[in-house]
Formats: sequence, C-alpha cells, structure tokens
Amino acid sequence: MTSPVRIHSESAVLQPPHSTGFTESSLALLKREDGIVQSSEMLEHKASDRGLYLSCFDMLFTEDAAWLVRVTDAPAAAGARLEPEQCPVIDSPGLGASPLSPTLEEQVEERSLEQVQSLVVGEVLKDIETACKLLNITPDPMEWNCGNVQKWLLWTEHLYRLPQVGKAFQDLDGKDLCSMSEEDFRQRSPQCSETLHAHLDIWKSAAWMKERCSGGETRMREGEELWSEADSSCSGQPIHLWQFLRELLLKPHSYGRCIRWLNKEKGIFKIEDSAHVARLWGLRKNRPAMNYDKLSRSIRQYYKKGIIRKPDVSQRLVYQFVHPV
DNA sequence: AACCGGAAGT
DNA sequence: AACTTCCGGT
Repeated sequence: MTSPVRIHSESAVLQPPHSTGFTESSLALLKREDGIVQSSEMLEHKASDRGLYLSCFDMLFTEDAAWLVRVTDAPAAAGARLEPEQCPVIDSPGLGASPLSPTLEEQVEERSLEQVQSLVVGEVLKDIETACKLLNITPDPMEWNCGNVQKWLLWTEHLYRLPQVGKAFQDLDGKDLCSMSEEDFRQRSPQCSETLHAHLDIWKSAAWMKERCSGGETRMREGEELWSEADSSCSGQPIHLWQFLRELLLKPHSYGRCIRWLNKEKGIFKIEDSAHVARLWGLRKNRPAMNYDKLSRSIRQYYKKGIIRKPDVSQRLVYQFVHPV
C-alpha cells in the first residue's frame, strides 16, 4: 500500500548504499520552492547544478520531496502518525558505514540521480494507475465527479492514515478540488490540508505529464481512451471478488502485507490483514460497510461454485484457488 | 476473531 | 448471477 511512501522505500533500496543524492536533491528542490527545510549547506552542491529537471517532473519531485520530509520527520511530529511498516527502508540506507570507494561512489551517484528520477516518476504513475483501477476512477482529477472525489479522499486517507475528512469536501467535484489552494484546503481540513493538497498535486502533475506525453505520440484513436490499460479485469463487467483477490496477490509489493501467497503453485493464499482487505474490497465495490465478515461470506459462496475452497489443512484466514493459474 | 451456511435483499 | 447483509451456531 502507500504509494508515495513505498516509492521512496523502493528508490532507497535501489540506490547504492551511500548515495543519498536523491534525498538531498529532493530536499534541495523542496527548499528552493518551499520553505520547509531548514538544513541548508548540504543541499546546494548536488543536483541543483546539474540542470537535470525536465520541467514536467518538477512538481512531482517537489511533492515527493515533501513526502519524504514528512515521512522522515514523522516519528518526531506529533500530528502525523505514520506507522513504521509504511516506510521500512527510509531511514536505513546509506548514512552509516559505506564500503564503496569514492570514485565508484561518484560514478554511481551521477547516474543514480537520473535513474532514480525516472524510476520515481514511473513508480508514481504506476501507483496512480493501480489506485485508479482499485477505485474505478480516472487518473485526471479534473474529470472527477463528487463521488470520485470522495473515493479519492477515502483512498488518500487510508494511504496516509489520516482521519476521515470526506465530509468537509462533500460537495466538490474534481474541478473544484483542483482549483483549491492549500489555504482552501486548510479551511476545509486544518489537519490534513498539507497532505491532501500535496497528494492531489502529485495526481495533477501526473495527469498533466501523461496528457503531454500522449499528445506527442500515438493519438490514441478517437475514443479519448488516454488511460486505457488493457486492464485484466476491465471488460465492462463489475469485478468479481476472486479476480480482485488475484489482483492484490499479483502485487505483493503493494499488498503483501495484507494478503499473500502461501503456495502460489497450489493457489493457497493467506489474508494477513482481514480488515484491510475488506476495506479495499469495499472501496472497489463502493460498499463502505464492507467488512471481513461479509467478504468471507462471499468467499464461502465460492465453495459450492468451485472457485475457492479451504485448503486441505484448514487454517485461519487461509484459502485456496481451486484452479490456480 | 474466524468459520460456517441459511435466508433474504440488491 | 454475484454478491451483500444479517444471523445463529460452532
């Protein structure tokens, strides 16, 4: 779960151990455009002199950096209660002892900045796609109706463990939302304004980028189907529960903490966080009252249909696809 | 807290 | 048809 946070963890993992360039450049960007970061000296020398920012990535990076800072600060900040599982790697890479020789380190650093840059952007887009599938909304906030806005809010709240503030944005559609300044957000929700505004900006930027890029190449037919994803499940029909579970299982990086394979070949999987999976299912089906009791009832309906069953040795929260792929 | 399956509702 | 909701019992 947790798109942007996860992205950072991933980026951090993929970086060479001592390369903290990403963090620093992000902070530098943040400092340049925002006023949040206090520490200054270490920021100037990296990134800022390389002119490596494609303009359309700026926003993404800025907002990303904002997240990074927030995540990093989270333990100290009283308001934000981000759980450790959300950012497992953030604080661990580099910083400690690094066996890399300086020259190699430099070379690696040179490249990693650019690599990480495109990697992060790609991950952001990927995560937005995933969220859109899950929520059944379009990626472009400008196209959202009020219901879509509420879904997005619910999702974002869930992502960052924010209190529920949907009420405060009840009457807004996507256009309204997009035209709101951070101050407007603050008036609606003093506690979450920053987070929501920043996260929305990521989506706006992504939509803007996507539009720009797709404008350059294949015009995507007439259908305006800019975001069509050859979605495994999307054939107009509403998604089935078993398909949904498969989707989650397919993305262990995102959902491995709430559902995972015990034996992929045999189709045996375990629901590690029943409440969470139920919440996701409810989100997808627009069933706010969904819970594990009901979800599991639906799973049990599959018993007689021969789609899912209990494994031979029945275990709590463990099920098995009768026909593993 | 899960698991189960009947019954009724959407 | 495929759940969703509710429920009494294990």
